[in-house]
Amino acid sequence: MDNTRVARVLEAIADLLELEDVQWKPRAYRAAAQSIAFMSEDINDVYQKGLLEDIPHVGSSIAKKIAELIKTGSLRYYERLKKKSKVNIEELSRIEGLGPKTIKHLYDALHITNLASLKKAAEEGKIRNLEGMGKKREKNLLEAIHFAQKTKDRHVRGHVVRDIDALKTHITRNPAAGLFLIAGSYRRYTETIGDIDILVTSTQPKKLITHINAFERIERMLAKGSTKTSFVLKNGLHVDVRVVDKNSFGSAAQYFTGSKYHNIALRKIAQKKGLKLSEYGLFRGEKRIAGKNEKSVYAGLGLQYISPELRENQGEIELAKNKKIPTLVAKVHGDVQMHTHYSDGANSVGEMIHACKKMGYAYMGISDHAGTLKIAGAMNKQQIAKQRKEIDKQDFHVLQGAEVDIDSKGKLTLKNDALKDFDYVIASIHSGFHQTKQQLTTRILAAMQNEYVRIIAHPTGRVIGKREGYTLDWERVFNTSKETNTYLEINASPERLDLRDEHIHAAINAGCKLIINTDAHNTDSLHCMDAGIGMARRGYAQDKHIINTKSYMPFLKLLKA
DNA sequence: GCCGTTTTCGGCCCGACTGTTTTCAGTCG
Ligand SMILES: Nc1nc2c(ncn2[C@H]2C[C@H](O)[C@@H](COP(=O)(O)OP(=O)(O)OP(=O)(O)O)O2)c(=O)[nH]1
Ligand SMILES: [Mg+2]
Ligand SMILES: [Mg+2]
Ligand SMILES: [Zn+2]
Repeated sequence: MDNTRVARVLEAIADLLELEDVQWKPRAYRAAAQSIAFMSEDINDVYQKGLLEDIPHVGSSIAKKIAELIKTGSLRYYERLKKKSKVNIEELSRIEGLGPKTIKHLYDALHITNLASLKKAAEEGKIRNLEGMGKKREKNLLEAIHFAQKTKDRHVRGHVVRDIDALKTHITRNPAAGLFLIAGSYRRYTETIGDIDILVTSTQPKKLITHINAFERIERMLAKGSTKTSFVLKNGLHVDVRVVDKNSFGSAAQYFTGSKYHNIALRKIAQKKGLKLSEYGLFRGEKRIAGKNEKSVYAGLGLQYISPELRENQGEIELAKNKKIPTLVAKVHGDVQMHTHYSDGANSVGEMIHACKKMGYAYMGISDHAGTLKIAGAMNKQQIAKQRKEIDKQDFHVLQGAEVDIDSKGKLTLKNDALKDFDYVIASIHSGFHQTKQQLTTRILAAMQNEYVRIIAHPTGRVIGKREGYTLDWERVFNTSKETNTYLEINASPERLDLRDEHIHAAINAGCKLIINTDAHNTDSLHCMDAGIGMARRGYAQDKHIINTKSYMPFLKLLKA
């Protein structure tokens, strides 16, 4: 019973109660579910320690239910509710514009319980006759059912860069467009995003929105008004655009960046101070006392500024009250995991060096695959020597590293007498993901014990949306990392982002130092460093925790330590 | 159902857009 499963049950209870028209309880269950889904502690540990009621929005009643769920694997209260209702709420509420009230109405009037029966009723024209419904409503439902089947729910953050560029170019081309900001979860650097949220300022919002809605990649409109417009692009990506006056830019940015629960928490603070916070500003009565920029909004609430990456209502507001938010890592001076023609990279050594110089780095490291034939294009002895010569004649701090596979027994696939010729060795797991936590941990520890291994790449092996990362015995991993001065990597490539935020947070709390690398297989991918830094910031990492924030000599000293 | 140095009872974020209404409920961000 992990956090996700507990949260799902609480969410499902909220859905069922909502359908029964129960007041307020659904909100309570949802808030508790939210806390549990996002907290970094394991719910089982919290239960063992008897601290369930310390979780925000978990009181005695919900705590009892969680305890039962953990102890017995099921929950009688939930089963009872489920038995009473025949409606597949999860399926139906995925339909755009279909919420609890309508679902209940449809069930009461037409016994609609799932997508199939909804579709049938709509096609037979039965829905238009219901009270409060009409022809348009029925048509919209049919359309929403049609599109629900083909739209993806979330996108890997790094995969929408081109769409964002195109949207920005289109929107800012219009003279009515002022300040432009990508807000929402994208700005918070979450690994996946549900949609793209864009904030633009304008003195002529209607004119600007007309222009925005003429974007050629739009497939269909979802809503349009005088302050916002929403649509779906031909590739299935949802876009929400909000237009406000520039005097509200800060408060609108705060609102539209979220997260939702962070917003609600801030608005409660405002209430307590006798103020009101909305996207239009922070108000005392009719008077706007902040809103032009985000800093003024936080200051007006008596809070230290909170970076977007931390705005998840996971303790950051409490820290900000006490001015305890640290200065987060913002920039690195080098990148030492990347691949070239020597293994499976798409660019030459020279091209990668040129690109790293353009990134503004002071140093870099090339880490082509070496040591095993299992990974495509691993270098042999001659190639390693040839690459060394090529690297050594450069007028730039270029290190020669290697990425070496850890085999299923924990042995490196290259011998020490070959490893010793590299400036540093990166070890990583590319197979045997299904071993036990113990076995996987042992493999990682064994690699860290090797004197030439300086970095463990993508430590959990996850591939976002495709493969869950494996779990490790983190305490032992962190301890060995410290003992051997082996750095755990924050791999910045879009599908990995591994270590992820909660592991980063745990690692730095344990006293580990980390390194952010892109694992670029071409020059373009070097730019995903930004996302790696974003993930590090989500994990509260500061400069002192990230070794490649150092200039060359101190970095080298740490790498060789 | 949860929560609280102005409350242990009575609140629970605040606003835009849509479709169906002749004044607003539902859904969404
Ligand atoms: N105050 C308030 N703000 C909300 C609410 N729902 C959404 N927002 C704000 C905060 C969100 O970050 C922002 C954009 O909404 P989205 O639904 O796109 O969520 P977000 O981008 O955070 O996550 P996503 O990856 O899109 O699922 O709008 C709400 O119920 N109340
Ligand atoms: Mg969003
Ligand atoms: Mg959105
Ligand atoms: Zn590779």
